[in-house]
Amino acid sequence: MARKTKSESVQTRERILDAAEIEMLARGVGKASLEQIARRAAVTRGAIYWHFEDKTSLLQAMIARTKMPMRDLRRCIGQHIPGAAPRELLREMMLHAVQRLAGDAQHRRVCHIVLHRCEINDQEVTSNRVLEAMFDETRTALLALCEEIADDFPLAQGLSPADASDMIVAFLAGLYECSLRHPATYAVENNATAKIDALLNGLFPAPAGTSLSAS
Amino acid sequence: MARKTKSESVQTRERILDAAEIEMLARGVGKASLEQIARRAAVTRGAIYWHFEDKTSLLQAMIARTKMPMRDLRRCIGQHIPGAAPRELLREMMLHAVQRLAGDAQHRRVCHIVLHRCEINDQEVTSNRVLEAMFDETRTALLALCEEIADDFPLAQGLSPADASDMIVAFLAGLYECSLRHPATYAVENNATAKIDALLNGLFPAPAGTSLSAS
DNA sequence: TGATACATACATTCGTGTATGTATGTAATA
DNA sequence: TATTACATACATACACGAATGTATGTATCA
Repeated sequence: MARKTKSESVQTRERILDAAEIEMLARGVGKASLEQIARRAAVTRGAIYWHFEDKTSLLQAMIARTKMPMRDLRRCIGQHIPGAAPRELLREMMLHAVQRLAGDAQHRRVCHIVLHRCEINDQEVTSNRVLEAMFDETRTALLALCEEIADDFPLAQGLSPADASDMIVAFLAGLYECSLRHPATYAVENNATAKIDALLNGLFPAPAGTSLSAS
Repeated sequence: MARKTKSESVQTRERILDAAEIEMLARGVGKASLEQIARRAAVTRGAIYWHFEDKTSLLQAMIARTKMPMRDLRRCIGQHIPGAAPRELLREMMLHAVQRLAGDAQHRRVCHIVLHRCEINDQEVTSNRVLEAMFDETRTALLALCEEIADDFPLAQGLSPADASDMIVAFLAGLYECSLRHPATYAVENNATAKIDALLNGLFPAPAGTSLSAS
């Protein structure tokens, strides 16, 4: 009805973003109308157009509110376990990604929207840029790690460090796919450490008799 | 402008489906208008509404035209290599999936549309059903194979056959993700056999000194 | 000659964007 | 301290295009 105080308007903005998450998740970005988002946030479209330029920038803001997977993960983990060997670092990163995917509901929602509720127009877009950047960052970070690991451990026969990091990228991408698309039947966090260790042992096979998974 | 012969009308139908593939891939299912699809197929919307009920059934027909990944793969491979050990069968299936993903352009287009150019409305839908069925079939087939393999080979420490098949599902799903989303930088077929062997060796580690990858 | 394989034309819906109205918070002024 | 003036935070109303679905026309095949 009228002018609100600053903190109230911030709350309104947040409510709009929350509502956008829910509506876009349920109906898809394209079919979720601003009217429905507004109604869920208990405002009118006027409020949305006050806080955001259009639907695209609303989506952008929604994405920006959550940290995307693997972003800054290496630095975080590195600070958390200073001096850790690269193989341990990689293991921790993967474990961390799985845990966040399993536990953080908002992260799940936003990733689900960006990955599966958003028709991408090759040239256009927001979420496409986000995905590209995410993919590239993840890949270069993992490649660097794999190269470091390869200094200490032999790679599986016929694999280059790039191959190894590509496999890890695919595995993680697949975990997101399966866990988000089929949450009822596919539980990522099930036995996560054993799975990750199995993959890493396949990529960097331990010399006979050595056990790395129990480190 | 007028009545065509039966075979001509079949050709028209195919042209419409081809056009739909291209337009939906480029703009997304939602933003690809029937007008644009018609124009690309050199017909009018009237022709589309003659052959299909609406856009949804057009999409359905498009999907039905192509074989989806992993479908019937076990039977095919089984016939191809009769009496093959389950581990070899699994290897062949994965290899086959990668090759099709790398080589079959129409398969790539349709999968790309279903996976990434289609906003899914949880209840609704066509492509969602297709995906669910695909996922379930793939999972049960792979689980059965992994259980058979586990009779012959020890599983990695702490892994159940279900864990192993879940990892394979995730890996394959991730390959589709990466290869379709980032075709310019991510080449699935690169070193495919070495990658698959590395994963399988991680899941079913060979006793020390044994080399399975060279079988 | 009737059914087929479309083209054409029209009505209707839906969502967006924008322009405008309006009541309140807030800072400056006196 | 009360008042003024302006910016803020929305709500309301309208204009517009785009896409869908349907009804109807029409030429040709069988």
